[in-house]
Amino acid sequence: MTTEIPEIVIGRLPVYLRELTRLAEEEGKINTSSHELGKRLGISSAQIRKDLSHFGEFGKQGTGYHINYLLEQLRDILHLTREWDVAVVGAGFLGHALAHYKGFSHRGFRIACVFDSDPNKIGEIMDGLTVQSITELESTIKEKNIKVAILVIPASVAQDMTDRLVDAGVTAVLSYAPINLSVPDYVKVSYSDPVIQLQQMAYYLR
Amino acid sequence: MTTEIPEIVIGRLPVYLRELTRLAEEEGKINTSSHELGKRLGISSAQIRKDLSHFGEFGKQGTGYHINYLLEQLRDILHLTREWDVAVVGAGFLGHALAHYKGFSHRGFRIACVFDSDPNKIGEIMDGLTVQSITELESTIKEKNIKVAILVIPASVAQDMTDRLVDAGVTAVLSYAPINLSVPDYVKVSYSDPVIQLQQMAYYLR
DNA sequence: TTAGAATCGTGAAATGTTACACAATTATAT
DNA sequence: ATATAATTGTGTAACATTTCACGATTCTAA
Repeated sequence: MTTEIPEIVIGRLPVYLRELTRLAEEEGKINTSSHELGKRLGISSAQIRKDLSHFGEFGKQGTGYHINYLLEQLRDILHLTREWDVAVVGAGFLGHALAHYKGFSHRGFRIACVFDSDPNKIGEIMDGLTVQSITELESTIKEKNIKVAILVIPASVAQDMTDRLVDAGVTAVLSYAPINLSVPDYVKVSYSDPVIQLQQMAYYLR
Repeated sequence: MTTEIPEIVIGRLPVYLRELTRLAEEEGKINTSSHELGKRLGISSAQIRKDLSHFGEFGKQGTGYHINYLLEQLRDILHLTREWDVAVVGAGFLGHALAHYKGFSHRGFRIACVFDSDPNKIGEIMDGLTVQSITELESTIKEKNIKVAILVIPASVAQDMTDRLVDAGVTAVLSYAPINLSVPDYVKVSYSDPVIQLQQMAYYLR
């Protein structure tokens, strides 16, 4: 049970977390089963049980899972029992959208700072946050001990900024820049390029 | 060779396309190899060759690939030799960001219309486009024969809007709403929830 | 003209992931 | 008290994906 957990399994846990939260908060359910959860997510019940079995035994035969207990366990596994400060790099339209998004705080993250290199944007107030100069990137990230960054800048400067973030101590980067980033092994990068996703679907369009 | 191509293979083609475009446009290269491409993407050369072999033989032994020819072939495979009109549903911050994003047009897509239900937003000009009332969704999509939609609305209305889009003829949906969507088999959905991605990475944070 | 290096495409092996199916347990109803 | 239905966790089988490794081809340089 202390073997390396497959990344594909880790990738599904947040989805379970999100759906379980919905079951509890929106529908007031107390218990659920791997069948019910799987049906709602389009995933087989066996897969859900197998995924969870990597971490322990959270259910009860005949009864299923107590939602709040399972939620607690999943948050614990994913290190979401604390709130992670996040640095947003880039104050363009997408940076704005992220800074105003209300969905972070209840799910384990908090936008702690926003950086931009454009003098016209520096000092601008974005939903309670002041846009800082990119020159303050290293000092602020070190001072606040920030580990997570979101990159919303053009591809041309994305690798440079990533290097600076990593040097400053960031170990998780969510990048919206349309470019592959090089990072050391201990740093995780997750990509979000809407065009890549649309192009994948285009294959299936007639 | 006419067996079903694995979806995971299709998923990598746009990434190859993007990197090859960069090699050609940014670095002025004419030829490349599976090794070079793989190194830049963090993918094994064998995987790239195997992926491409599903569709034909595009390289030359000893020489590698002619970039422009391979680009052409990939665009053809992914149905990107034409431009697809896209409907954006939701004119919030994220809808704005997408409507202003310059990265669609050269990669096969064009934002053709934006919808919102808020009377204060309807009529607003967004980068040349006028925000339309959500009541015009069906008629506009049918009229323009739109097959692709981007969902940037709250989870609470996402399933409803998806149903309406699918009824109107949309068969590819890129959803930013933090909820799992139900669609018929012939419809593709791709998800983008920044929090899900951050939560996945949080597992690896100490 | 020949040797050597680079590279592709691909069958087979290795590895990884998902689905099946069942013993064990729990709850419910009679 | 017992039968029935629901459900978990898991070993094993089935299936999917990746990697290996090699014959064939091409280019370059001596």
